Amino acid sequence: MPSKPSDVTMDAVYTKPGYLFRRMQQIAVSIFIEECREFDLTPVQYAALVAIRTHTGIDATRLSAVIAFDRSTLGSVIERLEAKGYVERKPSTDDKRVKLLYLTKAGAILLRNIMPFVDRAQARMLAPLKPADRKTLTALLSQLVDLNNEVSRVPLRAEDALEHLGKTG
Amino acid sequence: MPSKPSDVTMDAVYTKPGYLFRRMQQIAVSIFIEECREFDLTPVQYAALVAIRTHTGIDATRLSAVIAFDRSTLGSVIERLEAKGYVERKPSTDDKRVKLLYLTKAGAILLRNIMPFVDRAQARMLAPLKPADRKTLTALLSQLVDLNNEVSRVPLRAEDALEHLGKTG
DNA sequence: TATTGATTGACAGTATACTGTCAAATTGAT
DNA sequence: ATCAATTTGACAGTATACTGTCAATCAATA
Repeated sequence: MPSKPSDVTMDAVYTKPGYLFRRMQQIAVSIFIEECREFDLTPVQYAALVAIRTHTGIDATRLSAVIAFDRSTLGSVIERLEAKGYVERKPSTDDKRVKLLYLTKAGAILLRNIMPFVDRAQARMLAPLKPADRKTLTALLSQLVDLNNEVSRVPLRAEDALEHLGKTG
Repeated sequence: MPSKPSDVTMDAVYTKPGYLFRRMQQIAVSIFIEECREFDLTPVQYAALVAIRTHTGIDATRLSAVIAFDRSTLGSVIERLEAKGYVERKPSTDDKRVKLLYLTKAGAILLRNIMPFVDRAQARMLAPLKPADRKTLTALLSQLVDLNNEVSRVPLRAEDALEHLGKTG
């Protein structure tokens, strides 16, 4: 085996965090879909449902801040959840531009039922690591995501969600 | 501040690895695009270019295995790289189904020029962490991606790329 | 009150990322 | 040599994810 000049290896990709993040995201989604197959729900749809349950009567813009999810895409996600009967969109009386989001009974039931499957999926993602390493990785990732929050187009603004509580639907 | 029942928090999302992976991928892409703005190249396009340089004359299927990238999507990625003049697709004489991939001169130059910007992007992703933590995170992620390799639809098969060397273009 | 500026949801456009299908071509077994 | 199974690239369809634009609406202010 001849030795290779640096030009001929893939190190410029494989060892880099960007590649590892993309790969891990790919794997995480794959595991989620597999474990939750019978529910036909994507990770993002799941996150949206949890957020709508947590913040009943939230509007789409605030929801996008709460799950750090692009507003342009969120519309179609909500559409799909509405089509499946898990979410209702009601116009606000306060602000005619706004449509407020509510979980339907079916949505609430689905969320309760899917929880254990989601938990199993989350566990599987980290399963290959030793328990101590799982904690370390999760802690470091949490830090990193938090410290890099402002970088992405849609920074997480968890506190935004509380505002809607002061207003009438 | 009243205490909340577990139903009313977002813990079912925020603290979970799946959410952290998605968020981190989002941030990583954002940083990459920003740092490499003047080159108009996406992370995946970059990875494809590096792989084609590393494995001159590789075909699309093997390329997808080398960067763990879905074959269905790879077609359009290559199309865009071809349109930009960074890649050439030549039919194989051995196998009439196959189209072999080559970096153009412009592609090689681009790759050389973009390298420092990619490095800066990669560094920025981990910058908020202490140096020791960066190493720890990268090491754990590498392990996890490797150990979960088979889970995703397109497992990384770095060794696949070597096969084309034994054949004539 | 009239106007300016900001917000909201919708949309068009591009780029991943996956599932599944298909025809053409190749390979392997008989 | 022929037929079956596989491989390859292409495509259709769905679902994120981003940039940018737009009209309707609302809020702030002159």
